[in-house]
Amino acid sequence: MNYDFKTIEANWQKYWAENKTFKAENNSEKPKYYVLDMFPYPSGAGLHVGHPLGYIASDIYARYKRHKGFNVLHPQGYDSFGLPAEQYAIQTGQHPAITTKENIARYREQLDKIGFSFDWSREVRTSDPDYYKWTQWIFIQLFNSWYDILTDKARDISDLETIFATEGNGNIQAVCDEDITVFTEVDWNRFSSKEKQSILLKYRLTYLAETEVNWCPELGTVLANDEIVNGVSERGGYPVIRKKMTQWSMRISAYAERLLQGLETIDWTDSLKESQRNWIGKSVGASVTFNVLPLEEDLGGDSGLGIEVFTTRPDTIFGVSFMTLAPEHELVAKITTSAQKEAVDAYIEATAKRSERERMADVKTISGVFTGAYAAHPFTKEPVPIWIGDYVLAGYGTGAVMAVPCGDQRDYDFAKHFNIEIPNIFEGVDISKEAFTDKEKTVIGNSDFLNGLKYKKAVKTAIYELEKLGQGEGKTNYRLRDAVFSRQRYWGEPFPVYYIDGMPQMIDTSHLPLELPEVEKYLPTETGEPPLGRADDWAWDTSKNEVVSNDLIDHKTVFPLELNTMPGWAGSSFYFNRYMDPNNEEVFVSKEAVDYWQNIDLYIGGNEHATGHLLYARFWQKFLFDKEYLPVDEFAKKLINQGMILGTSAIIYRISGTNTYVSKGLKSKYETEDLRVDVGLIDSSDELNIDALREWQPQFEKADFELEDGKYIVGREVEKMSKRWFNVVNPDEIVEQYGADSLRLYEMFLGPLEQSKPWNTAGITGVHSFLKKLWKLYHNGDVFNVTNVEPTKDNLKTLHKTIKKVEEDIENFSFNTSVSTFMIAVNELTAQKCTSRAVLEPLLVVLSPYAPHIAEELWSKLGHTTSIATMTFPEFDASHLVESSKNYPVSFNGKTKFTMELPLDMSKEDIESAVMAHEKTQQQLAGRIPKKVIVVPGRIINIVG
RNA sequence: GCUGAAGUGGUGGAAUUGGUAGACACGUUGGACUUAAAAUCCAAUGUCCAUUAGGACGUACGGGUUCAAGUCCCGUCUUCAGUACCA
Repeated sequence: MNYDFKTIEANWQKYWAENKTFKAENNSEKPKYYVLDMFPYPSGAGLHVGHPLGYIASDIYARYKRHKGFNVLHPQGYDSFGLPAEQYAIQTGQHPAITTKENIARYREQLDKIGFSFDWSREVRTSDPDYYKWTQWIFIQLFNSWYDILTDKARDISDLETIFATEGNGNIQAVCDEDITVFTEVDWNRFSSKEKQSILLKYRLTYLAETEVNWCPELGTVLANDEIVNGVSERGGYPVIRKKMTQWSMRISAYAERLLQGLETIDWTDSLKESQRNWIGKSVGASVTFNVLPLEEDLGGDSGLGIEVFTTRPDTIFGVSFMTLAPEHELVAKITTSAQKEAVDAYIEATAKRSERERMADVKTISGVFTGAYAAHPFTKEPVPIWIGDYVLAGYGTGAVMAVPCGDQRDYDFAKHFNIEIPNIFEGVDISKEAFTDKEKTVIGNSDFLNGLKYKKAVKTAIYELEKLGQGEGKTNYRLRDAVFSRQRYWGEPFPVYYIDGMPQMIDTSHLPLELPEVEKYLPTETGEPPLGRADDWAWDTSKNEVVSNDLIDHKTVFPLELNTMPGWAGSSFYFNRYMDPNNEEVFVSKEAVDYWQNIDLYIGGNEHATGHLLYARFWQKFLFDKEYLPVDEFAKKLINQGMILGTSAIIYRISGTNTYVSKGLKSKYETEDLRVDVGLIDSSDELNIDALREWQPQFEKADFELEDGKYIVGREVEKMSKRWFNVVNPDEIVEQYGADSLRLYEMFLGPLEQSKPWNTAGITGVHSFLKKLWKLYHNGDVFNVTNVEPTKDNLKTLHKTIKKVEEDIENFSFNTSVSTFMIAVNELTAQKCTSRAVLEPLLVVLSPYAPHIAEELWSKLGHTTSIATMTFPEFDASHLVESSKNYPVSFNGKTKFTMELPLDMSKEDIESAVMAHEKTQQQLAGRIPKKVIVVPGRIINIVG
């Protein structure tokens, strides 16, 4: 009987599903272990062989942990809100919910064929109202919270109202909008309801504000910073411009420091942590206020205006010879002199015209204009000229810098370009060529009270003196911006928000979910409103607490609902908690469930989410921790980024202007264009099947081909798997031809998990024939052939070598080398003619995480009636590997000449005399007397002659 | 520029963390079986010299430490990924 993987795999997949083999219980005597994959967006294209890579790795680990006695939670679901379904809806009119449902069905079918041990009873879908009810619920919690700097956590907004009513906001230290004015409790109690709401909104963790956003006209929506790559949209590559809009934002900046500190406590890769650190962008320094001198002549007085700058080098304050403001800075208009006004306005206009992208691309051109105004140096009181320049970014720090040309290269270049003086405030340093930026070697000079001080001491002293003057203080600045949370799209979570008199009101949580309304078209309205503006029934009746027709809005209890929807990352920022308790209707996760499961022990996914999903999810986790819904403030203890599996595209070469295609080796003779063709048309030796190509696309039907050696050889290019390159390999085809176990083993065998690597279907025959060999070893013709004979020493050595290696490999996530270990084991056992049950049983348990179907099949043939998945991983017994002797290399003058076998327990002296007496040693020495014999115990023998 | 990762046969990749480099697999070549193909099995396969025995060289490049270096140290080059007028 041959290895009939199709029947075997279908049977066992059915068995697992029917017996709920992998259903996890929320209570168990066993220790818990939570293994999670980043859930997929179910796209219309289905899975390609790259997608399951991480799932297979996590599945192996989950199955292994079950063998090791853990209660394993290994769920799966779908991140099912998203742009592609909406764009498909715009084109075809088909409701995105239908598209999404179909795509999910297709994904599920593909996933099921690979034999994953997911607990599907816990599946979640972010577009399911029962799920997004909780997304909306968390949004409301954020709305009802503010960030208290003193206790360093989120608190109820009602606490804040109490404080305002009893003492005003003078003593509050909160993360809030910068334009907050101070008021007393008397003021507060006098404010109208609308004024109060407007003030509270500036403190809330999610707030409505007019912000400059990244507007993508092609997509008709705003984008978050992490959705923009190189100045164009991540999806589609469309241009992005800056635009002011009223939007919901998330006050993630409140958590900047904790998000940074938390990285120390989690086992994520260094590169990923580094990405997050860069994104948070902490820099420590000082804020300094420069008082603007009155316009025009009289330099003695004070204009009443102050320019606040942020600097990481307050120690260099005596080196300031000018200041630079971003062209967008709000003070520019106020301080510019009439003489300079024309030049300044022209400059501002010119910079505004340049897109963000142009500005980024062009970093070498130095440009700027003098405003005509001066500010007083805080210590010397000398006038400092104020310039504007586009090398200063409005979005970072205060949008203004104190320029120290001797200590900063950009300031230096600017000063050189405009002939501004460059005072030197460093001891023993030449600054005639470039700025001096080495903090460690800094010794300050020419700087009054800072003279002779080194960097650290000088920074402290400068800040101390600034504070004394009341013109500055130590300050930490973060690059992390609040995240814009509104999207002008249909296929996303609706905000549970309606508006009374322009002020946002939350729908009571008992009336969630607020479900998406039906619309005729999924495009923005003619007046530029988001697609929800097309809904007829999109108003909230506060007396009935339900959605009603827009026509009723004039009634006293009916108000318009929010038209925006939430961004893609909303639903994915807490789904890992929802899996713990997916059907709970009272709360997004019960206390009991989350106290038991805590957080993810192992999270596997791509690193494209480094500064998106993985940062936002940490933010929500910390917020929900503050509100005491969760017991831990990091959601994933360990994270692994699996590499991408790349496609190998096939390229044919068309002679320009003709319909003739020339084989790769001959293309240099012609002017050619590259065309990608379906990889299915190519055989393993890169030869093109011309007949199949003619049928593939009509343009090739009448094409001519210039062959080499009678063959058409294609070019190869390794690139991302994508439909448009025709290089997609479908896992279904692989499973059909070789089986799921072969696919699983091969995906692991391709190389280290974290590395990107190209797919090459030809290589799968190696692992496939391993499975066939394994099958053959225990079958004699049609008869299952296992004996009860005692295993030999060699059998046990092979077995225990395998147990040890595979166990180590899984713990270290080097799944690729385990596959080799299995192959070696089967080859050895075949050579040993070992059919012993005592060897096969433990071997199958070791193999089962990798190739579960064949393991189950052989396991049941051994007479077992329970699944192998419940078996305990075999104990490694080192005694089977101990050898009594070992081959030692013997070297002469450092060069290895031969090896000799010696017992392991021999003493140094005995080894020495045995080596000296050895025949080959005698030959090598040929009568000479060696100077020295070096014996490193257990290692090597070196004879120095 | 900065940060992170990495350079090993024709290819993917191993190497017990300083101890016989190239495991395992693909590919290639030769052979067996077959009318033939597929499948399967066997053998060879880092480079060079040698009929053989055997020898020399060899982990991007140049140095160094060590009895011993793919692995550690110094310098150089290259590739990939992320990020950037961040004050």
